Amino acid sequence: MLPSNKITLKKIAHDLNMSTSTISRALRDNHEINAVTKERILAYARELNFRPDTIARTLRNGKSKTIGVVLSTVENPFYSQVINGIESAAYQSGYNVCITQSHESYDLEKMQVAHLTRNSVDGILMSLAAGTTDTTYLKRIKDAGLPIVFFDNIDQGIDSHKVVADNFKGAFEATSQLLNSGYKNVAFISGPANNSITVERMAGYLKALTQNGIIANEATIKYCMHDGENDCEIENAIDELFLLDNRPDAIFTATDNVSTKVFQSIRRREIQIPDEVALFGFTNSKLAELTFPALSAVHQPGFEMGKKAAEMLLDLIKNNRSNTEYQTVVLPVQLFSRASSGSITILG
Amino acid sequence: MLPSNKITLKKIAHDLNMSTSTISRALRDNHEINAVTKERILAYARELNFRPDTIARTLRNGKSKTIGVVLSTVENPFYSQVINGIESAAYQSGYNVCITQSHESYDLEKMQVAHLTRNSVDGILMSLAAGTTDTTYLKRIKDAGLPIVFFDNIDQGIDSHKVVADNFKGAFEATSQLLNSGYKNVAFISGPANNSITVERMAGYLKALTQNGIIANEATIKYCMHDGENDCEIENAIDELFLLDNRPDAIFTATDNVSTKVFQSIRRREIQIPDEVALFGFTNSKLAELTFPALSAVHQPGFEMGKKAAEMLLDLIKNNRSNTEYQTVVLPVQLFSRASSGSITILG
DNA sequence: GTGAAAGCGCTAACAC
DNA sequence: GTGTTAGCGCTTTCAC
Repeated sequence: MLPSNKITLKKIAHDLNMSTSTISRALRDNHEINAVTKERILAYARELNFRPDTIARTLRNGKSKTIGVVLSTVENPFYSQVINGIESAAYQSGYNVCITQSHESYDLEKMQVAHLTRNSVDGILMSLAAGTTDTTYLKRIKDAGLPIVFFDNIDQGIDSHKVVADNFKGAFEATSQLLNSGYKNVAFISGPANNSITVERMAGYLKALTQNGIIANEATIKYCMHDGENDCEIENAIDELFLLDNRPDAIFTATDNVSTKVFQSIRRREIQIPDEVALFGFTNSKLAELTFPALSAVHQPGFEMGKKAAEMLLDLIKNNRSNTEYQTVVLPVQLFSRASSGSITILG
Repeated sequence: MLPSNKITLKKIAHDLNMSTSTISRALRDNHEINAVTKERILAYARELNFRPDTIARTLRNGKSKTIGVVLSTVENPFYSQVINGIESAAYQSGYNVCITQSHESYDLEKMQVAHLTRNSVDGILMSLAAGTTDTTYLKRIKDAGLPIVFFDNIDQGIDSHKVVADNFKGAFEATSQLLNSGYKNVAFISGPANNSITVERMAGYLKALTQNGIIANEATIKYCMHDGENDCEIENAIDELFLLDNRPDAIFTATDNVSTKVFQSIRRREIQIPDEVALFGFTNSKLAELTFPALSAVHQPGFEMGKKAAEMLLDLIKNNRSNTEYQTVVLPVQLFSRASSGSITILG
């Protein structure tokens, strides 16, 4: 017997007086092997609790059975729900998941993608960082043959599978509800101007205004280039809105992070919600219904988005499709109208 | 020139008419190499945008420069903060981070650890799943030479570095505040009975009772074996508490998940907080101050815990210490006394 | 049905 | 200072 500190095919082969290729065949359910031999090998491998080395296998096969995920931050409850969806689909297919964060930074995002590719992931799921405008580096990687599926904050320039929420409808309905409740001057605070998410939600917002015979006012539209993570983005936006002659009586906040931050800030300023200003946002936080006042929000199907995106990626990986018709899946959102937008709170 | 679809040392060596070892040396800043040759190689490598294959390097070196993390779920804000701390320390040392979730299940946890070891991580950071009681499998892995640092929910049985919050003090102070506010009958709801976290927080709770001349009542102590994630754990616990002859007038909830869930349930039942029952919990959610009523809570230093644990792990990895004196670091917690425990809410 | 041998991309003795 | 060689653990021709 060879020393037992590291169990390898070689050791098993030596102990059993066979060749490594036979052992390899037995363990991978290869058909060209004697049933008795196979049983003997499997029994011994089980006894030693042998687990084939993934790294060696990856190097040899060129496939790691791992998919990489790049998103802004797991601290955002929406994304942590997405992760659970991704895992559920991946594990079912015997794939591993490696989660990385871009913290809304282009440089970090690029670094994470580089890490993932160098670690031979079989495909990448990603939601772009707020700070990302140039995606040529992704296009290059995709063209080199690595499947990429985009979700949430997607890139319009790259042709690939995409999964998004119905951002337009969510924003349209939320804004419409504010207007229907009697608010006249609905402001808009969102993430970066160029993001797909912002663009779509903005369109929904504008449509609702138009449909109510309101002409959009540039001054009541605010963007946060760092999705509200930068020092004074939120504070400045609110300050500016409240200094307007025609001060807004409602705000539609278009991202999860911006929604919580704006809510926090307004509460800190001891401005009455919804009497002085009504709020309707986007959030997946389970605490939204427990805040004071309960926060009206558009809820995105996080789990489903992750699951669907992972399924599409796995399909690309397994079937090695290069010239597929790529599709964009749009998932429905749910509206929760609560006290912060002037509605009556109904818990549960 | 060799075909350019895959850039390897071999290709560079061929193109430059050198040996792969020379290329390897140049790229790894080896000293035994001619400065001019080195520059030529680096220039060409840069031109091709060459990135050495991590998998091959890992197989060869036996080190992946990656640390694995196992925790219950990133959906818990405390853990997502821990992750950010881990990343900050790891990136600084040029290490990658691979995050996995156990969802409080022993089997999943074991599977994740197996995945990580087979993928040759250089060390593991872990907080035990609620469902884990037998840690012999971890002991085996650690004894085989893989460094493991425990954080948050730790294992008393394995000798290794550990990082925890001051659970005893947090629980003691929280319970004391409830008692000082005039509540007479403070109940306790926590995660699984055997968890290190529960044990310590329970001890703090009991100490506070004793110090106030109160004898603990078994009937007002509830455990949730799945940390509140299982169907009716929370509902049953609350039902039982409220059916007692001597109904509690306050509840100390001892984990992040249990705290939010209990709060949610009490609000749904339309029981007045704190008038009918006061609440004091453990949570890292940033929305705690915005709930109604604002939720009194013990806040753990998530970022610091992750950072410290990662630093200790990296120290074990880099210095290859096998016979170190292992230490347990206890980090201070912060108390936020708010309206749910009968205090006045102060925002900000 | 089984074994021998080559090689995935890289590093590290060891020669020269 | 540079090249040759072996080998990390695995899979896969290709013989037999």
